[in-house]
Amino acid sequence: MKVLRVPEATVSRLSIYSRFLERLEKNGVTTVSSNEIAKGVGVSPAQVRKDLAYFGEFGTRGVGYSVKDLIHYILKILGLTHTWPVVLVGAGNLGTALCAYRGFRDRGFNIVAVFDNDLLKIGKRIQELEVLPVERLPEVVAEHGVRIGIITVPQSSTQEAADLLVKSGVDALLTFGPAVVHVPEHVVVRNVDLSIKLEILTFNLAFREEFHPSHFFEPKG
Amino acid sequence: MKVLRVPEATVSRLSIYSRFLERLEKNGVTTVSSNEIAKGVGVSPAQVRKDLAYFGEFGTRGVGYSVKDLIHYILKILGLTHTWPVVLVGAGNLGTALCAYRGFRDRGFNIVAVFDNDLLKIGKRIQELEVLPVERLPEVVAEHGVRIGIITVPQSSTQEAADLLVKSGVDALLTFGPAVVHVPEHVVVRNVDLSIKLEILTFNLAFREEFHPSHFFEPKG
DNA sequence: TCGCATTAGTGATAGTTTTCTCATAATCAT
DNA sequence: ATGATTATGAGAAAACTATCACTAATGCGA
Repeated sequence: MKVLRVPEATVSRLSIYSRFLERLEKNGVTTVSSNEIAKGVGVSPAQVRKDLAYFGEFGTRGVGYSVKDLIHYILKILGLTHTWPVVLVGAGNLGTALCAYRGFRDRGFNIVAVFDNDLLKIGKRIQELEVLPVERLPEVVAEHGVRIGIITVPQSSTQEAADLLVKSGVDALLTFGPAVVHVPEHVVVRNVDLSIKLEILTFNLAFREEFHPSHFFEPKG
Repeated sequence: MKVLRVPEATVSRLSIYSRFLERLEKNGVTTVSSNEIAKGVGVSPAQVRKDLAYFGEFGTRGVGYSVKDLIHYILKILGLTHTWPVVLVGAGNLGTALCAYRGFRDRGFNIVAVFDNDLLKIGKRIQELEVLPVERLPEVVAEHGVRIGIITVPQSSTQEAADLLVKSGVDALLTFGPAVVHVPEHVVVRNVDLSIKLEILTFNLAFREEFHPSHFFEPKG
């Protein structure tokens, strides 16, 4: 049997589907069609079916999907059938904001500790957590079996934080900002870069107006 | 002449290239090859050249690119030759963190005002800004010629905030969280969903271990 | 000045992701 | 039961994106 690579876009959409479905379930909806999911989250119905088809057959022809079951299947696919302990490195503004972010807890992510190497921040309280010195990272990671680390330190320290997390046994990292981090093969890294997102906006604004395609793409010769 | 659509991934990479190049420039580097850029940001050299080729010819064969010139060209493409006034709606944890985020200012984004509809937050100071009631949004947008809005309100209020921003004349929105917003054709919207990013990590962790493909893809019948 | 090493630019190719189309299966009304 | 209707699942096609491989400049050293 051929093992299909699952596109990352599919994984992202599954996350979106599951949250849409949870809203439906809360409203008492028990059955849903790919068409309704598609409408609800802004993709095509075929896309919804294809995304699910990577993992099995979850629907009933002529009927649709059981909301409850589909939520369960997707959460299982995403590895969200249990909660995940998470550590956060970097107790600055962003780190503090993320600690307070309800969305994480709602999805089963449990921030168990926050670390920093700045003496001014160590000992400070964020939510119910005391900011710990990074030296204690290995110990906490081992104690809680933490596999996921969120890095919200300045760009220049990102690699250092990543190294420390990996050495402590963490094998999945979420980084912020433009830094490129190098990690061993077995470690998964994803990045959020807010400036990129804003620059996609300005590109679209600028492109539409200043560089009308018929000028901009004029071949040289 | 055929008008090429520029992949969004290309725009994202241009943003990354430009920041890498700015680091080089700071270190006194004057010339760079596609190979060196590729190494520096973790893509292929051909990718770098292709990305640039969407917009023109910026290099010299046998030599490479002038760091200074290439920075200038990319910033122009991204619409970053002038600063952009930005408004932020939602003075919660995330909004507060974004106000303090240096990365925005470094790239020419200037948060000119923060709004909220929560009386407990209105009047509060964030950085040098006083949180204003959303009623004043149209006025501020008009005054500063704001075209970009960042929405950091709870999911249930996202559409409302978007509507208000659009009605005030903003035509580019950055939203956070899972909400799907509906806007007129001419408005650009991009979204940052941090839960998705974490769930891509858990998918990878779970997938590798719990669902080995040879089990997971077993056909139903 | 000539030839060699280097590197951008580009058309062709390969690979990936999305969309399309239709056969299949289930429900419902008669 | 049976036919009409609905909606999934899946293979094919289309669209899109990335890589490859080659050509064309350019600089440098002999």
